[in-house]
Amino acid sequence: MTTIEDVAKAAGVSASTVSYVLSGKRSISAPTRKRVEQAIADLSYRPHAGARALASSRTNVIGLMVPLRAGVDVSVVMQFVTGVVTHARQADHDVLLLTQDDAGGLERVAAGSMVDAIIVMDVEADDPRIPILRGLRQPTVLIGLPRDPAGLSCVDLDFEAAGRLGAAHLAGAGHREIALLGPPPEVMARHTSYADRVIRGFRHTRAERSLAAEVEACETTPDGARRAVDAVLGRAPGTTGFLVHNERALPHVLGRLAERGLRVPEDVSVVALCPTAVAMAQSVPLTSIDIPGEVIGGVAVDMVLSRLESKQPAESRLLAPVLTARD
Amino acid sequence: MTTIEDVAKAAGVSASTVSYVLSGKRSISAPTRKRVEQAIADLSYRPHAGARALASSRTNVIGLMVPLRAGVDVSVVMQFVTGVVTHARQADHDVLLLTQDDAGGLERVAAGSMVDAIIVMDVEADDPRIPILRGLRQPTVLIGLPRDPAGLSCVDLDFEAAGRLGAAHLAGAGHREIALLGPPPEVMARHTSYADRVIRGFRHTRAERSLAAEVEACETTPDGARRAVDAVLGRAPGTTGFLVHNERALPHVLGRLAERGLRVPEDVSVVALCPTAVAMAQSVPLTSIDIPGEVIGGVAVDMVLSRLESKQPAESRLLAPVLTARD
DNA sequence: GCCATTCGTCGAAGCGCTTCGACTTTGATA
DNA sequence: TATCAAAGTCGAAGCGCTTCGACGAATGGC
Repeated sequence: MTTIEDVAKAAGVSASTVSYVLSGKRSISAPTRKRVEQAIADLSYRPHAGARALASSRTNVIGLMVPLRAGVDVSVVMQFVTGVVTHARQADHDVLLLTQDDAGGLERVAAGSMVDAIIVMDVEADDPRIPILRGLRQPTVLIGLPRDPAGLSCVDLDFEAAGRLGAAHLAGAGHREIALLGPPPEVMARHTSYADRVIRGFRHTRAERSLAAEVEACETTPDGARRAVDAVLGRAPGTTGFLVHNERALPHVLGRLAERGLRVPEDVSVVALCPTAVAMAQSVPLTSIDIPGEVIGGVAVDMVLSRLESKQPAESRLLAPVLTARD
Repeated sequence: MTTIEDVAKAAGVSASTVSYVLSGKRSISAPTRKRVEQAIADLSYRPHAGARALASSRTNVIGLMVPLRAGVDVSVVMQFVTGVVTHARQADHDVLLLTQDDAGGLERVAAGSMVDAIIVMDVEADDPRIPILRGLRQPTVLIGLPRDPAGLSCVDLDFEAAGRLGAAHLAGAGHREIALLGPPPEVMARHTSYADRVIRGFRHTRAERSLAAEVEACETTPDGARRAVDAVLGRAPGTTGFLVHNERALPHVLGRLAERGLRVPEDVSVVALCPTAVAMAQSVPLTSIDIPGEVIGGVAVDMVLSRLESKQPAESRLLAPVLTARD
């Protein structure tokens, strides 16, 4: 292993000088810097991450807690992850992967100084991890919005606005009876923050515009989608507008509607709340409200790093939803 | 931050004794051990990962390079990741996430001693990362099979056998004209290891049983699936058996077949090569050859860690494919 | 009853890096 | 020309942990 000492020797300077060349924290004359950089290149030197972390109390690693669990749409998750990783790399950080069911992982990596900061996805309204996060010395950003975000930074799509937007779009297109097909029952039961918020927004617009509007959970299987569609049309046969917040059930919902002789967009309108790519890949390109996973992931990184730099107070950011008409 | 010294003081022993309690590398009397453990609990002490890495040259972190790129089935990827992470945690290791397009990442985390070992997914036949991997001092496991695996450990489903198995199953069901619908063109063009191997196996059985058999890449969009199905049936109208190795195109392939008036399983047979859950979630539960992502990910961890422990030589493991009949 | 082991513990060295004075040199200012 | 500040570099002190060698005490064999 080549060490900073080897580099120093090769460049004819002291180790601290090499360190300052690397960090730029003190000015170094041009010729010296050149020699050091040359030596670094020649020896293909890489600072030892552990030694660096020990001496500087900075690891340049961000912990990311990802839901690898039932009912979560993997492609949405992947988008978030992609956004986080690419942004983190741009800021010269790496990403340590934690899983949702490894609750102790937060404490472990934080107290063990493995990470400088933590990003948590898929937050529930009263998430049990929140007290833990409050106790850590590392800054934290939640993707999602807990009931009480005090002291914690949060970022997410404004799902409540998305619920309103979806309902309003359907109402604006003349539909008086509409329905929200949501995530699978287990996600709803957890009170996953985004699920609840969409419903709230949807109901808000229902009241405001005095629409008839059903809300139904929806499993991701063909059968589950069938049941959900049938349930809604059983209770409210006149339903002609659907807001579907369930990426994986989407094709099956469309399939069931077709089976029942309902054509999209002639007989019923469907608005999808999902990544644009998913809406485009359906049998009919659907009008959709995008879930911009990569963007949100990137923002989360920016927020958490800026909090690291400058001890800024926690803040919440909700991204405005954007609806793109397609059918 | 509480340090090992604090613990030592609280327990009335020296720091080294605490270290030995933690690592078990020397025998410690029961009473002393109890006192130390009590002190650790009281102070909720966590060893500093960086310090530990520096002193022991072990990070207890595994690097995992994941494809976050076009054409890869996210749910399959997620399964691998889940397998790797859960297995790693069981062995008291964490996982650092690297992305495919961050080729320098391998060198960076390895030379910087951020990881003890590396697992690489989605390997191509002549993967440009392979020379890099050979140069690292950390053990490596590839998920996938490069053309020349010498010196590198590999693990994967035996996709060649899966190609044979799929073709043989269709032939056994009486189909004389069959087709393989593969991954998207960009994946085929990369010569991603699994894509090539399925084709090889498929062609092998075609020759062996003198079947008529088409091979066609398939995009994951509805349109792409339509084109692929039409292309096959254009060239070989008598085709009655399909092996589909493309999870995301699967629903659209079925859709297109239905559009053309071909019923599954009455008129044509479809065998899917994908995770079981995906095959079950189609409009008709499909006969399938499972891609056991979690298992493979777990095996990869076992292999890489056992190589860490005991400097064993590299080995390759191919898991036998299992076909489950459904329609 | 003596020597050789084994057991349990400690002290100290060192892992590779950052960072804080402090020192020397140079250039500008009065 | 004398004085001071700034620029550039170095040495040394840690950061918190592991691990090696050493040492006293307890154990066993003869």
